[in-house]
Amino acid sequence: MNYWLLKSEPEVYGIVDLKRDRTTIWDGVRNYQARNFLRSMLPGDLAFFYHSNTIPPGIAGLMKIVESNLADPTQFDPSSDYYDPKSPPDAPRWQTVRVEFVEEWAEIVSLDQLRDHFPPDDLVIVRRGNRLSVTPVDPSAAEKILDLATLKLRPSTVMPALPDLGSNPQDLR
DNA sequence: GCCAACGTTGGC
DNA sequence: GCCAACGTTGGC
Repeated sequence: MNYWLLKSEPEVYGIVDLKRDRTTIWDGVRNYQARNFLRSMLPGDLAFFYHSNTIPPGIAGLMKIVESNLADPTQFDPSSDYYDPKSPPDAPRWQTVRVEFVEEWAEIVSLDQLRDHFPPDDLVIVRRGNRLSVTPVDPSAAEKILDLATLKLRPSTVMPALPDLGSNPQDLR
């Protein structure tokens, strides 16, 4: 089982939309490196749903790959933004996967937070200049991200008890 | 809106 | 195959 990270702009299609739809085809990827990662996905793999071009950018939840090696239907649709007239119908150029909603996190695990926990070598998304919309996440990094999400889901279990500083805010100085 | 960091295109 | 020009992505 492998872990991945898939980017989308929530204004276009976000975790809320996937939650509503339960499942969707991850269409529109038109970058060969990203496509090659899509081609290597297998049913059962897990993918982090990353929200880009929003404040704050970060991971919003988790999804599962349920079908792989699908021809992206938008490449043959002349009315689609992703129409590719050069893609031969008998040898489609663009493959993708069907994903299924797993969970929406109570809070985004932000890009800032990811930078705090991972050096650039350990997580592609925090690398400077990274634009790939589909990237692999190695298992140890994935486990750590899931831990961060779990902390966010259950803050009461990890928040240390605060010392009683009194009710007057001026006492805090 | 800016702009760095790409990826793609096409003339040569 | 080179590379300048152009287009896109996405954080800030």
